[in-house]
Amino acid sequence: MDVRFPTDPRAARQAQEQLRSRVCLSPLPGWPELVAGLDCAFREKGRQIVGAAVVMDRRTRRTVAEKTLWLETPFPYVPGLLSFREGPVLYELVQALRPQPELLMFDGQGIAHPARLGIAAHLGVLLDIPSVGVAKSRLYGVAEEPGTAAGSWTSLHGREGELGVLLRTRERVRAVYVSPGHRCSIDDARRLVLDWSLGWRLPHPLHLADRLSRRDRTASAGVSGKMSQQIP
DNA sequence: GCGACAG
DNA sequence: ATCTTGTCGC
Ligand SMILES: [Mg+2]
Repeated sequence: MDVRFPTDPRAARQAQEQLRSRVCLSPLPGWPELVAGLDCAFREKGRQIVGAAVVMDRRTRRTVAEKTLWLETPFPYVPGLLSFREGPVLYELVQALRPQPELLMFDGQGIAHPARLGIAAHLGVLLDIPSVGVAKSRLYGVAEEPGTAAGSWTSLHGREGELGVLLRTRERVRAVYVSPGHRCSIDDARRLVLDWSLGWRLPHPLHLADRLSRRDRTASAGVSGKMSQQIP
């Protein structure tokens, strides 16, 4: 399939308007057995980007696949257009993943976005895989501060309605912004993230993808386009 | 016009 | 995101 990511802000915003109608918030088809965490890191003053994917099994809680991919950074960081910067490398990465995950977790917003198309919603639609966005800070929408207990949450909403939740994944950590990406409801997104929150502020697959991307940034003498994979 | 502003 | 050591608090 010929998926194109615009290289300029103008075209990017037009693409968002074109894609937003394809986002679906139906409940998850089933509780996902294989969940992937996706994140990125940079080097060379941001000129190169590395995407990292960690696939985990819900039953064993073990990592079943890891993969990284380097590319030339295609887009600058512009609030609201993050998916055009980190999306291209993560899109390629997910397509090359084996086994294919049943759900994708992104380090960023899902529909809690001015165009309802944060990176989780955008990539979820392009790949047609259920997805969830988990952001460490707010981009769009408002929410009250949740209680201090792990699992406490409050509703995140915009003028158009409910967008997600502000969730306290653990005690004594700052709450995270959870919103569905594609083919997932707000309730399922919250339950999914909490179910994978054990030990860290971010759900395990995302925590590991974050570590993997930064590790590769230093360790790899990676040439752009190089892909690596290990199966622990 | 003035702030806000995922990573 | 990245630049970067020690330091404050438990
Ligand atoms: Mg990140």
